Amino acid sequence: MHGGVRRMSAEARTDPEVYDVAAIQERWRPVWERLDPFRAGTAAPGAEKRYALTMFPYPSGDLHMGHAEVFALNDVLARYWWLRGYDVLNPIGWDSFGLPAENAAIRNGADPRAWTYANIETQAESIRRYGLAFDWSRRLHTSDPEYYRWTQWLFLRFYERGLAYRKASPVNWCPQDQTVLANEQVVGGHCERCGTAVTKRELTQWFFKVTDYAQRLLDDMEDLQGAWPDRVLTMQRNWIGRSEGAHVRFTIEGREEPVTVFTTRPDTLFGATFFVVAADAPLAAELVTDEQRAAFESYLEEVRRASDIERLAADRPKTGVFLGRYAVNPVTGQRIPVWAADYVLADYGTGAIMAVPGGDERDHAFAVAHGLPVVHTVQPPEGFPEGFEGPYTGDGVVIASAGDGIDLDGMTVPEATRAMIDHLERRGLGTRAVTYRLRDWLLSRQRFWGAPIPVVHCPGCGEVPVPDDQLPVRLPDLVGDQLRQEGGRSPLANATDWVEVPCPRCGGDARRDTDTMDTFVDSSWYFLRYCSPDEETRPFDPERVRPWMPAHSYVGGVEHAILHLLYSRFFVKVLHDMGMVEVTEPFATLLNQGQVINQGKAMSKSLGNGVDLGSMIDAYGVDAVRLTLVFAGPPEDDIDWADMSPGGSLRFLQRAWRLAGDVTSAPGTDPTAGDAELRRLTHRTVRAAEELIEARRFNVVVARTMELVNATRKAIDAGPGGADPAVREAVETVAILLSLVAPYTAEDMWARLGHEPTVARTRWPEVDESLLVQETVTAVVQVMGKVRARLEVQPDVSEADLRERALAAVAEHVDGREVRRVIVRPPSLVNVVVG
RNA sequence: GCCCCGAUAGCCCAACCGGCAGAGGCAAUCGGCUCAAACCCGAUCCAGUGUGGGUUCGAAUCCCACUCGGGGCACCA
Repeated sequence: MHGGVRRMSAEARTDPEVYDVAAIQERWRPVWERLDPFRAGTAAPGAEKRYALTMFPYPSGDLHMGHAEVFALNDVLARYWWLRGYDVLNPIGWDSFGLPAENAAIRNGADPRAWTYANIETQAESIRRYGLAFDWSRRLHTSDPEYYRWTQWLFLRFYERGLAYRKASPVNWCPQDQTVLANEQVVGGHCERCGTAVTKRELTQWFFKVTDYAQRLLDDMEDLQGAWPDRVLTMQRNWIGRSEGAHVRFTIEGREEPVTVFTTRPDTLFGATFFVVAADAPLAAELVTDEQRAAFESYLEEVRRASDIERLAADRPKTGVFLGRYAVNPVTGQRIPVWAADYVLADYGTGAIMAVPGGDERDHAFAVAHGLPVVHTVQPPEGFPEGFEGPYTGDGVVIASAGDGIDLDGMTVPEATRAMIDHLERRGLGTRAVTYRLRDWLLSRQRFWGAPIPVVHCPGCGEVPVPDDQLPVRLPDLVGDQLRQEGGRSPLANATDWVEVPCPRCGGDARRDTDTMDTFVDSSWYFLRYCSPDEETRPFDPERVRPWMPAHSYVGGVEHAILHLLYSRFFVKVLHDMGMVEVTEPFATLLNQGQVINQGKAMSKSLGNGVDLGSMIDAYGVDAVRLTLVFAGPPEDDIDWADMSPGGSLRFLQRAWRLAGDVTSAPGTDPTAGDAELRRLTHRTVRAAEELIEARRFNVVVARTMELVNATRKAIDAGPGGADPAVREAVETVAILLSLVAPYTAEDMWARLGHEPTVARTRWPEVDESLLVQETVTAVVQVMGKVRARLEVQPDVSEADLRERALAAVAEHVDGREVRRVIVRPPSLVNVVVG
């Protein structure tokens, strides 16, 4: 009923005119495995290099539709590049550390390794069957000691440079996964992995100092403009969140040291009528007076109880408590009250703000709630509306802002901002400043199945890095219940024999760090390892990395817009600074493929709308599934499988395949004497395919190939048929175009056309430019924009000629009316404007 | 609330720099093949481009507003 691959009868199997998908797949897979045609470095000497990279899979069971799409899209590019004569690196590996393996091991009383490597083998087999142009010789798994040894090595280099450090701070904790999380892994207050509401814990954890690179991460995005999807760049910019403004020092009564605040609006300093400290910052507890201490502490308790989800609700009331103390506004000299509140964040800026209720929504809401004075320092261009009491955050003329040695009145906001900063700097009251929203990357995890952090804690020497020659720090063999955590301790803490080691420095009793690294550390450098996967003395060989990096194309899901992609950019910049890579960006172009959904919704077990890749391949064959995914629409759009027709794809492949059986001329026949019209289409199609592939418009390439198939069929059924040498040229072209998407069918056609395997490493057809110009063009003649006549003209027809012929052709439509204007666009269009 | 992207035939999608709205596919209908059916082959049908305005000789394409859909950001001072 679904038009699948029919069960082959005995006759059909021997009938050369029956397109037998299963037999074709069985025929060519072993041949390709023998030929191994996609090893990097096998192109002609001196060939230009192209790195086609896909986000490597996590081995969570078998391949699914999403994998199938990414791989199919990437394969179009990789195969196209091979055919164009490039030397292509198209590697495959596995991101094989991570939580699911460990959870499964706990459930089944097993070893996470067993689960992981069994799944990898399952996926590897599926990928091989799927006919992808991977270079298998570079295969890697991040959970192999040979790989994570170098992850640890890189950690130590970061540590030496002060880019990996440990600090105590309130961190995100996922109660479900029993581990801390990076900010990037908390989405709307929920764990990015499992969706559980995240809580805060005060813990000592390892961080990478990604904030040191905030500005460079921002600046280098200029080079990615146009080559990466805008939305990814926007998300990264938002995430980094650069703010320009000033640091301003406020004297606090009864405190020696002034307290610095960050503000983007130093021009509004005259309107700063109170001062707010984050309730959970140490400063709040320090500043509170004895009379207010009880009130403060009960407020703090309340704040601590509130979850992140509650805190994130933008419209919740502005709570806070007066600390009993006063600060001094540095320009007005006025005493202003110091409050503690939870709308000020402890870990952004300095954890304290100057509050300007006249110019800031949040400060205004707080002032209203607590009866604090509001002063406006900016006059809206239209004046204040009748009875206006709210905050005004827009541009306008500065008012009420004159004082000792400074007068901003009458200036615009940008002018006043500059003048105020100059003033503050002159008086030593503040400085120009830039702040980022980006926080350091929390990289330690209280989980087992990851790369152990290669540090030993010694009572005498403190933190001691494991010497390079003792790497890798191998994971101990824990299984089943041994992997359970207790009270937030890493499972590695249970492995006493493993934990207790002599200090590498003093030889005394010491303990290993029991946390493992975030798996995003593993994936931040795997694309470099691919370039020299057999390297035994370092993570990669810079000389072998150089020709491939940056990766020309990176295909993967948008879910990594600010996780993997930001971290990898950071890693490459650090490695650049270490002199290990020349590039400063890892991925020259990025393609985010859409999701494969079903019936308008993401596929999921609970909805029961999953589509199984394996059974689709069983029913329609590899090529039809690949073709369906590529043809479905623009790569970045979602594909609703319910709208797709793999049966239609299969039918097309069969039509194409049959063409090969109808060609009767010998290989190498000169096509120049053949059907000129068909030849023109063939060459036009090749040129179009070149342009469309460069623009990543693979769906249109397929449509154009279908057009060529249809035309070739017609040519065979008419005229000299399969003996026409132009037909051979057309069918060979179809086979080559098809090899990008449907490699089995294409290979079989190629063999039927009398060629040796593999079509994938033949040459891309040379376009005969002379065939691209049309002999005649249809010119459209419009009268007042309506088509009234068509003319067959030479492509190089002159303007005057065309005009004359057009006017003659539409004379009856002009019918005595005055011709006011004639627009002539040779050779295709004339528009006559009449009065 | 703010920002970005999108809307073309019953459905998925094309349309270069503003120039004939249709390249391709699905579905539908009819016909051929067949004892019959499926498969296959051939043909036909189908929209004036989300809505309203504007610019232009001419708008799916450019501009403005709106509607709907998708995405991002949202106490970051």
